[in-house]
Amino acid sequence: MSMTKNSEETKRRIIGAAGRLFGERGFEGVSLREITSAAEANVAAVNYHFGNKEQLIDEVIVDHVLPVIRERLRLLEEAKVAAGDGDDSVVAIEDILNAFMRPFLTVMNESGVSKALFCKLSGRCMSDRGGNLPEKALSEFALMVKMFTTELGKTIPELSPKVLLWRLHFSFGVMAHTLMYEERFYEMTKGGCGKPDLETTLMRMIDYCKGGLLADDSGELGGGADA
Amino acid sequence: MSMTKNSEETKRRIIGAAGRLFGERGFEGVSLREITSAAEANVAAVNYHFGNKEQLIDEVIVDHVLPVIRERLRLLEEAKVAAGDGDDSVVAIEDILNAFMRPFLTVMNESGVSKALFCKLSGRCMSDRGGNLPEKALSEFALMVKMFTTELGKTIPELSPKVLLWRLHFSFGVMAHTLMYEERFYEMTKGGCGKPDLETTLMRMIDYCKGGLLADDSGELGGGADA
DNA sequence: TGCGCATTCAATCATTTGTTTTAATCTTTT
DNA sequence: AAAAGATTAAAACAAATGATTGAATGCGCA
Repeated sequence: MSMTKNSEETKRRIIGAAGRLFGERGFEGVSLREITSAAEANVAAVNYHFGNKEQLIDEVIVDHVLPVIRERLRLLEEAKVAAGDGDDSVVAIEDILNAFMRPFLTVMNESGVSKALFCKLSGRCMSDRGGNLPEKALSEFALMVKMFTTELGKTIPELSPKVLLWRLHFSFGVMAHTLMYEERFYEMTKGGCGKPDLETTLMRMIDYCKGGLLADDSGELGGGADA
Repeated sequence: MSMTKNSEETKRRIIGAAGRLFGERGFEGVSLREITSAAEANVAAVNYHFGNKEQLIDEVIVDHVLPVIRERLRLLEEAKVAAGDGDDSVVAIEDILNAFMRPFLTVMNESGVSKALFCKLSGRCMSDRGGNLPEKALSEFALMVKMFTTELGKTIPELSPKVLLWRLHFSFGVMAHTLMYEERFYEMTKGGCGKPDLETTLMRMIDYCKGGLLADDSGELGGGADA
């Protein structure tokens, strides 16, 4: 239980290799032997350090998702401060979206996992596990959603909470899908989308999502069916 | 080779069961035995009718994706006709988006696969296979993209082709992500998003994507970095 | 009816999977 | 340095996987 220095390092080597491979081929598509082989560790190390594969997956997810969530909250707080500390101060929608989306870029660069793979891993986390995050990350995720909806609600007060929630959901989809199929999109359009540049992509996503969030709500006008 | 009536039926039974299970747990997560068991067929039937698992996956994907693509093109053509047959006639952006997104609903109801599962399957097709469609569906998919970008280009001429491509990509993300995590979203928001109703969801997606497609392009104004 | 073919079935194959065990090695502590 | 504990390593485990075989069954057609 006391964890030697070396122990912690192989643990991180395994998490690293696992993240890389999971991102490439999904959780079910990668065997423990591939992971430990890539991590230059023994097969039994997974069982020793994590218990079993499922728990390894959990740790990999948490390890990659938590920093993103926290960076999001940090940037949002930063934007709130910059917008003024009054209770009626409003953060610009671009800044909210930036806080929401940029962490995928910045945190990526810090982590050992390459940019593209990090994105794929996040996508995998959604698809392979039906969007279920490990308990450990779930509470922080829920908090983050609440913070962003609250802030967006202040910025776009004319939007009903329900629609706001949906549009945040949509924005999440824009980001997830875009990052996940970055290269695929480039190939499929035969380069017609331009050289993939994350900063430019981020700007385009923010433009788009801003338009989407601010769009007219045809449901609210035509006499909504639901109370 | 001549295919008795019964043969074709078990083939379809297998495709059906496979689609259901793949949608639930992914391509790698479902064994042939589970599939054939659910389809009330023999394990060897997969090899006999499809060759191997990979080819079964391909057929399942094609079987589920092609109808959607074709329905999209049909609706787009319908909208073009309704908008007038002149060369300078323009289809409303809502109609283009409707043609793009509605097929996921209508075709779903026809297919044996339930709504939710159909969505998941489409998502799986993207994630488990990195967005790679079988060759058979790829050409039709490319054609569809071209048709929609062309039509969108006429509707929003002020948008550069590159940005247009990106925003269509984003819209795809909105749809894919939304359909994929339909129930998950409902649970996670503790019902705060309202009872899931596909028609309402479709309307909300169209509203959002319309806003996104029509949004200001901050890149084009501030002196774009790329030619 | 009976022949020929397409289709199903049960049984088996070699691999691969996640996991466990037991011994060896390294680290820390006394 | 020696004992104790933590970490690695090699080997083996049962179970499950995709694939294949050869016999049985069903079907259409002469």
